[in-house]
Amino acid sequence: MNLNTDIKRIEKVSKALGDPYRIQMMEAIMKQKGWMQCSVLVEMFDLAQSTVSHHLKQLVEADLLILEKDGRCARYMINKEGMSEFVKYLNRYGE
Amino acid sequence: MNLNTDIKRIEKVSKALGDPYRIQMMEAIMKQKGWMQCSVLVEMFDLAQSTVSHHLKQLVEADLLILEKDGRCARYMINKEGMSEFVKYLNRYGE
DNA sequence: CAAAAATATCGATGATTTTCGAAATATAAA
DNA sequence: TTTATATTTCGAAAATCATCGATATTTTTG
Repeated sequence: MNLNTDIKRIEKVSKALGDPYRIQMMEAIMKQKGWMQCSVLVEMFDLAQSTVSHHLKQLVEADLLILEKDGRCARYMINKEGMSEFVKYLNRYGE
Repeated sequence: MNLNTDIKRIEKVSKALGDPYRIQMMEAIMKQKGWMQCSVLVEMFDLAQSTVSHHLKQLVEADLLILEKDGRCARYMINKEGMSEFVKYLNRYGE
Protein backbone atom coordinates (compact mmCIF):
# COMPACT_ATOMS: atom_id res chain seq x y z
CA MET A 1 0.00 0.00 0.00
CA ASN A 2 2.96 2.22 0.76
CA LEU A 3 4.60 3.57 -2.42
CA ASN A 4 8.08 2.72 -1.24
CA THR A 5 7.09 -0.87 -0.55
CA ASP A 6 5.41 -1.07 -3.95
CA ILE A 7 8.56 0.17 -5.64
CA LYS A 8 10.67 -2.48 -3.93
CA ARG A 9 8.20 -5.14 -4.93
CA ILE A 10 8.07 -4.00 -8.57
CA GLU A 11 11.83 -3.84 -8.63
CA LYS A 12 12.13 -7.38 -7.32
CA VAL A 13 9.63 -8.85 -9.76
CA SER A 14 11.10 -6.94 -12.69
CA LYS A 15 14.60 -8.06 -11.82
CA ALA A 16 13.40 -11.64 -11.58
CA LEU A 17 11.98 -11.38 -15.09
CA GLY A 18 15.06 -9.59 -16.39
CA ASP A 19 17.05 -12.67 -17.36
CA PRO A 20 16.55 -14.81 -20.45
CA TYR A 21 16.94 -18.12 -18.63
CA ARG A 22 14.38 -17.13 -16.03
CA ILE A 23 11.93 -16.06 -18.72
CA GLN A 24 12.41 -19.41 -20.44
CA MET A 25 11.78 -21.17 -17.14
CA MET A 26 8.53 -19.28 -16.74
CA GLU A 27 7.58 -20.20 -20.31
CA ALA A 28 8.32 -23.88 -19.77
CA ILE A 29 6.35 -24.04 -16.53
CA MET A 30 3.48 -22.07 -18.03
CA LYS A 31 3.20 -24.45 -20.97
CA GLN A 32 3.10 -27.35 -18.57
CA LYS A 33 -0.19 -26.00 -17.18
CA GLY A 34 0.57 -27.24 -13.68
CA TRP A 35 3.49 -28.42 -11.63
CA MET A 36 6.90 -28.94 -13.13
CA GLN A 37 9.62 -30.99 -11.47
CA CYS A 38 12.85 -29.25 -10.56
CA SER A 39 14.88 -32.04 -12.14
CA VAL A 40 13.15 -31.50 -15.47
CA LEU A 41 14.11 -27.85 -15.44
CA VAL A 42 17.68 -28.71 -14.51
CA GLU A 43 17.95 -30.95 -17.56
CA MET A 44 16.24 -28.45 -19.83
CA PHE A 45 19.01 -25.85 -19.67
CA ASP A 46 22.69 -25.91 -20.36
CA LEU A 47 23.48 -24.56 -16.92
CA ALA A 48 24.93 -25.98 -13.75
CA GLN A 49 22.37 -27.41 -11.35
CA SER A 50 23.31 -24.80 -8.78
CA THR A 51 22.66 -22.03 -11.28
CA VAL A 52 19.21 -23.34 -12.13
CA SER A 53 18.46 -23.60 -8.43
CA HIS A 54 19.54 -19.99 -7.96
CA HIS A 55 17.31 -18.76 -10.81
CA LEU A 56 14.29 -20.65 -9.54
CA LYS A 57 14.80 -19.26 -6.08
CA GLN A 58 14.66 -15.74 -7.42
CA LEU A 59 11.41 -16.44 -9.23
CA VAL A 60 9.92 -17.91 -6.06
CA GLU A 61 11.06 -14.97 -3.95
CA ALA A 62 9.49 -12.59 -6.44
CA ASP A 63 6.16 -14.46 -6.05
CA LEU A 64 6.22 -15.49 -9.68
CA LEU A 65 6.49 -19.21 -8.91
CA ILE A 66 5.12 -21.39 -6.15
CA LEU A 67 7.47 -24.03 -4.77
CA GLU A 68 6.18 -27.29 -3.35
CA LYS A 69 8.56 -29.73 -1.75
CA ASP A 70 7.83 -33.42 -1.47
CA GLY A 71 10.59 -35.42 0.14
CA ARG A 72 13.78 -34.68 -1.67
CA CYS A 73 11.94 -33.47 -4.77
CA ALA A 74 10.73 -30.00 -5.58
CA ARG A 75 8.18 -28.78 -8.09
CA TYR A 76 7.18 -25.39 -9.34
CA MET A 77 4.00 -23.83 -10.63
CA ILE A 78 3.20 -20.33 -11.91
CA ASN A 79 2.04 -18.07 -9.09
CA LYS A 80 -0.93 -16.58 -10.88
CA GLU A 81 -1.85 -14.36 -8.00
CA GLY A 82 1.64 -12.88 -7.74
CA MET A 83 1.74 -12.35 -11.48
CA SER A 84 -1.64 -10.69 -11.56
CA GLU A 85 -0.69 -8.37 -8.73
CA PHE A 86 2.30 -7.27 -10.78
CA VAL A 87 0.17 -6.79 -13.88
CA LYS A 88 -2.37 -4.82 -11.88
CA TYR A 89 0.38 -2.47 -10.79
CA LEU A 90 1.63 -2.03 -14.34
CA ASN A 91 -1.85 -1.35 -15.63
CA ARG A 92 -1.92 1.89 -13.63
CA TYR A 93 0.52 3.28 -16.17
CA GLY A 94 -1.74 2.64 -19.08
CA GLU A 95 -4.78 4.55 -17.83
CA MET B 1 6.23 -13.13 -33.15
CA ASN B 2 9.18 -15.47 -32.68
CA LEU B 3 9.59 -16.77 -29.11
CA ASN B 4 13.24 -15.82 -29.02
CA THR B 5 12.44 -12.27 -30.04
CA ASP B 6 9.70 -12.12 -27.42
CA ILE B 7 12.11 -13.27 -24.75
CA LYS B 8 14.59 -10.56 -25.65
CA ARG B 9 11.87 -7.97 -25.58
CA ILE B 10 10.53 -9.14 -22.19
CA GLU B 11 14.05 -9.18 -20.86
CA LYS B 12 14.68 -5.63 -22.01
CA VAL B 13 11.45 -4.24 -20.57
CA SER B 14 11.90 -6.12 -17.31
CA LYS B 15 15.45 -4.88 -16.94
CA ALA B 16 14.29 -1.35 -17.61
CA LEU B 17 11.76 -1.67 -14.77
CA GLY B 18 14.27 -3.37 -12.50
CA ASP B 19 15.73 -0.26 -10.95
CA PRO B 20 14.15 1.85 -8.19
CA TYR B 21 15.04 5.17 -9.79
CA ARG B 22 13.53 4.14 -13.10
CA ILE B 23 10.35 2.97 -11.38
CA GLN B 24 10.12 6.32 -9.61
CA MET B 25 10.60 8.10 -12.93
CA MET B 26 7.73 6.10 -14.40
CA GLU B 27 5.60 6.98 -11.37
CA ALA B 28 6.36 10.67 -11.64
CA ILE B 29 5.61 10.80 -15.35
CA MET B 30 2.45 8.74 -14.91
CA LYS B 31 1.13 11.10 -12.23
CA GLN B 32 1.77 14.01 -14.53
CA LYS B 33 -0.82 12.60 -16.95
CA GLY B 34 1.03 13.87 -20.00
CA TRP B 35 4.44 15.17 -20.93
CA MET B 36 7.14 15.77 -18.36
CA GLN B 37 10.19 17.91 -18.99
CA CYS B 38 13.57 16.25 -18.75
CA SER B 39 14.88 19.07 -16.57
CA VAL B 40 12.11 18.48 -14.03
CA LEU B 41 13.13 14.85 -13.73
CA VAL B 42 16.77 15.82 -13.35
CA GLU B 43 15.92 18.03 -10.39
CA MET B 44 13.64 15.44 -8.86
CA PHE B 45 16.38 12.92 -8.08
CA ASP B 46 19.61 13.09 -6.17
CA LEU B 47 21.59 11.80 -9.14
CA ALA B 48 23.98 13.32 -11.62
CA GLN B 49 22.27 14.73 -14.69
CA SER B 50 24.09 12.25 -16.90
CA THR B 51 22.79 9.37 -14.78
CA VAL B 52 19.20 10.53 -15.12
CA SER B 53 19.71 10.80 -18.86
CA HIS B 54 21.03 7.24 -18.95
CA HIS B 55 18.01 5.90 -17.00
CA LEU B 56 15.54 7.71 -19.22
CA LYS B 57 17.24 6.38 -22.31
CA GLN B 58 16.77 2.83 -21.09
CA LEU B 59 13.07 3.41 -20.50
CA VAL B 60 12.70 4.86 -23.98
CA GLU B 61 14.59 1.99 -25.58
CA ALA B 62 12.33 -0.46 -23.78
CA ASP B 63 9.29 1.32 -25.26
CA LEU B 64 8.08 2.33 -21.83
CA LEU B 65 8.47 6.05 -22.46
CA ILE B 66 8.05 8.23 -25.52
CA LEU B 67 10.65 10.95 -26.03
CA GLU B 68 9.83 14.20 -27.78
CA LYS B 69 12.52 16.74 -28.49
CA ASP B 70 11.80 20.41 -28.96
CA GLY B 71 14.85 22.52 -29.60
CA ARG B 72 17.31 21.84 -26.82
CA CYS B 73 14.58 20.53 -24.51
CA ALA B 74 13.27 17.00 -24.15
CA ARG B 75 10.07 15.68 -22.64
CA TYR B 76 8.78 12.25 -21.82
CA MET B 77 5.40 10.58 -21.70
CA ILE B 78 4.32 7.05 -20.76
CA ASN B 79 4.26 4.79 -23.81
CA LYS B 80 0.90 3.20 -23.13
CA GLU B 81 1.09 0.96 -26.13
CA GLY B 82 4.49 -0.41 -25.19
CA MET B 83 3.36 -0.96 -21.64
CA SER B 84 0.19 -2.72 -22.70
CA GLU B 85 2.12 -5.01 -25.02
CA PHE B 86 4.26 -6.02 -22.07
CA VAL B 87 1.22 -6.58 -19.88
CA LYS B 88 -0.42 -8.62 -22.60
CA TYR B 89 2.60 -10.87 -22.68
CA LEU B 90 2.58 -11.30 -18.92
CA ASN B 91 -1.12 -12.09 -18.88
CA ARG B 92 -0.42 -15.30 -20.76
CA TYR B 93 1.08 -16.64 -17.54
CA GLY B 94 -2.07 -16.07 -15.57
CA GLU B 95 -4.41 -18.05 -17.78
C1' DC C 1 23.36 -47.59 8.96
C1' DA C 2 25.73 -46.62 4.38
C1' DA C 3 25.17 -45.12 -0.21
C1' DA C 4 22.58 -42.72 -3.62
C1' DA C 5 19.66 -39.01 -5.23
C1' DA C 6 17.65 -34.32 -5.33
C1' DT C 7 18.16 -29.86 -4.11
C1' DA C 8 20.31 -25.84 -1.66
C1' DT C 9 24.13 -23.10 -0.10
C1' DC C 10 28.86 -21.15 -0.34
C1' DG C 11 32.88 -18.76 -2.16
C1' DA C 12 35.24 -17.27 -6.12
C1' DT C 13 35.42 -15.31 -10.76
C1' DG C 14 34.03 -12.88 -14.67
C1' DA C 15 30.38 -10.05 -16.78
C1' DT C 16 27.11 -6.47 -16.59
C1' DT C 17 25.21 -2.33 -14.61
C1' DT C 18 25.16 2.01 -12.08
C1' DT C 19 27.22 6.06 -11.23
C1' DC C 20 30.01 10.05 -11.77
C1' DG C 21 32.53 13.96 -13.83
C1' DA C 22 34.28 15.68 -18.04
C1' DA C 23 33.72 16.57 -22.65
C1' DA C 24 30.77 16.75 -26.83
C1' DT C 25 26.62 18.30 -29.25
C1' DA C 26 22.91 21.09 -30.35
C1' DT C 27 20.07 25.00 -29.87
C1' DA C 28 18.73 29.55 -28.21
C1' DA C 29 19.88 34.19 -26.59
C1' DA C 30 22.72 38.31 -26.32
C1' DT D 1 29.23 35.16 -33.42
C1' DT D 2 30.08 34.43 -28.74
C1' DT D 3 27.90 32.76 -24.65
C1' DA D 4 24.56 30.26 -22.05
C1' DT D 5 21.44 26.29 -21.59
C1' DA D 6 19.75 21.49 -22.14
C1' DT D 7 20.87 17.12 -23.09
C1' DT D 8 23.89 13.16 -24.67
C1' DT D 9 28.00 10.55 -24.92
C1' DC D 10 32.36 8.78 -23.04
C1' DG D 11 35.59 6.51 -19.90
C1' DA D 12 36.51 4.89 -15.49
C1' DA D 13 35.45 3.26 -10.75
C1' DA D 14 32.34 0.85 -7.75
C1' DA D 15 28.47 -2.15 -7.04
C1' DT D 16 25.62 -5.90 -8.39
C1' DC D 17 24.68 -10.24 -10.75
C1' DA D 18 25.38 -14.83 -13.22
C1' DT D 19 27.92 -18.68 -13.20
C1' DC D 20 30.54 -22.53 -11.71
C1' DG D 21 32.43 -26.32 -8.86
C1' DA D 22 32.58 -27.97 -4.36
C1' DT D 23 30.22 -28.94 -0.40
C1' DA D 24 26.17 -29.33 2.70
C1' DT D 25 21.53 -30.87 3.65
C1' DT D 26 17.74 -33.79 3.32
C1' DT D 27 15.40 -37.86 2.10
C1' DT D 28 15.09 -42.32 0.13
C1' DT D 29 16.83 -47.00 -0.83
C1' DG D 30 19.63 -51.15 -0.13
